[in-house]
Amino acid sequence: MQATATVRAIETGLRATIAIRDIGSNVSRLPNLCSSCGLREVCLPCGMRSEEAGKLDELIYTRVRVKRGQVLYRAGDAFASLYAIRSGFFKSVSSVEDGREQVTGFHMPGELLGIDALGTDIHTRDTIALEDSEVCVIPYARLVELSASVEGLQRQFHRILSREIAGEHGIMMLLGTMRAEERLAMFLLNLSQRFLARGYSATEFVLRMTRDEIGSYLGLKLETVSRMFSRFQAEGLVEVSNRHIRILDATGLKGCLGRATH
Amino acid sequence: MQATATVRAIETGLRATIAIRDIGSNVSRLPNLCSSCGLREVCLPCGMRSEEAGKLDELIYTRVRVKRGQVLYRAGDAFASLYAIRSGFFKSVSSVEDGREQVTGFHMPGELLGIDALGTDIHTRDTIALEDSEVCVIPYARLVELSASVEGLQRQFHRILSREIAGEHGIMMLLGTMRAEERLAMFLLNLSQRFLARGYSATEFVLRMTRDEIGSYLGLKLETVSRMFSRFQAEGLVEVSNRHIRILDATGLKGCLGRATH
DNA sequence: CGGGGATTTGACACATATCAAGAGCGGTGG
DNA sequence: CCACCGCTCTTGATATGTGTCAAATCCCCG
Repeated sequence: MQATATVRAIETGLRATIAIRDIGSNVSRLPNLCSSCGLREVCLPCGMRSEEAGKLDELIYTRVRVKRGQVLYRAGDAFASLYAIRSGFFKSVSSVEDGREQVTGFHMPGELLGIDALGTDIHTRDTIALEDSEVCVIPYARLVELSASVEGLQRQFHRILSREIAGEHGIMMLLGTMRAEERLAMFLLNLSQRFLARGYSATEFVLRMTRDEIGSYLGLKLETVSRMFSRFQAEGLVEVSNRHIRILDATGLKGCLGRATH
Repeated sequence: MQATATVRAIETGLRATIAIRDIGSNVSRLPNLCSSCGLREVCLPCGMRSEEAGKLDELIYTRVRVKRGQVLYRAGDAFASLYAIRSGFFKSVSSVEDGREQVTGFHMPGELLGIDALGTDIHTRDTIALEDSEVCVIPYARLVELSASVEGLQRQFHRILSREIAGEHGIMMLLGTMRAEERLAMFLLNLSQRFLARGYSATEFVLRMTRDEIGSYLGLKLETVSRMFSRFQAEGLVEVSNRHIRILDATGLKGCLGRATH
């Protein structure tokens, strides 16, 4: 099982980390410090000078492993910390009283989880690991404290909140005005771009979620998602093999956007 | 013209304000100070002790009048300030490259405009007055400064950002999973509740936007919006007379939500 | 009083949902 | 290693909600 192997690797990494700390090696090379984290450029320290980023190291006390299918937090849980995704993949699920639910986000390394709770002190959605994952726990109170002294932190935090708003915005646009074909094209292009920003391939990746989850996110039924994948494949835009996606013609995909009825 | 009359009243009020300041009267009674603003409870000072709220008075230098149809800021404009709505009504419009646009928000007094730009320094949507309005200009740099010293301000600001996120969330839910009837019911109930929070009637109000704008916001065509209004009226849930809305049966409206196919 | 945009309503088209059946794949246990 | 089981995915046939097109009416505003 591939996922298990991943966890083992992380566990090994962690043990190594602890060992290094114990023997007093150069702290700046520890992988669980913000200042040396590979995700620096997409996560909280982004845009900060390295001395400032170093101060963030005080922020992260704990890392938590979350196995596939496990809930990181649930709607209604008390809010105390934000979580920065260190590795893995998550989905957020909102629901309304009548029981209907919708996937409202997919989250990848470097992204911040828990932002929805800032206002209310109560989480508003369930957030669940789609594969074995690891998150850095960021105590919110501490983040607020540090914001006062670390130049650029508050700014970057606002940037992240705003990015969140902008992102949801794009989805509103998508849900409000786009046809099924366009929605799926946007979805793929968005994933592609986010993978690219994290140093992964932009043209070839594995979807961590089911067709049903994609459909829920895009406001479509899973059958429609499946049909659209088939159509894209028939048109030579992508190669789909189960959850393995290869983008063959990104330009063509972009061309789907804003195209009148097929 | 009613709108013009409103502006006149505001102009008069402003002149009065300036006069009072000039003669050194009790500053705390000036209507353009946060500490004495009638919207205190829904705007930035919400939840702050009055001494703290008083410090916000340093924040607002300027108020700007925006006439109906005028643009407060445009997508692409440089970002420098947030705007707190003092009176009036606004819509935000996002657009994608191909020219399609969607109304992504309606905004009423006490709400903050410009949040979308925090991350990028560039506004991402057009924000336009739906009636003659007035906004308090909040220089962002100053807000950041003050956040460091005024206890509770940063927290409240996060609360507002989060509320924004939560709101967009609800709309995603709406766009992603609801039928036309439910969308319009939610829309009306949401407006109703926001009016209530501001001291207006929850059951009787005037829509500031066209059917087309409502449709754009809800991901529906204007004809569909119109039909749903007619249906609600036929069912005795609301009384619709042009843009004048009277909610006759709020419980019935709520009952629309989560109801299976009509 | 006239004109133009907003709204309503009807007839029809179409995209997507729904229902249903079968195939593919991954994991499990013999 | 193979057979089986369950879940995910694909594909087809049909139903339906909403969009599209069109025309008439209404209302505000000049």
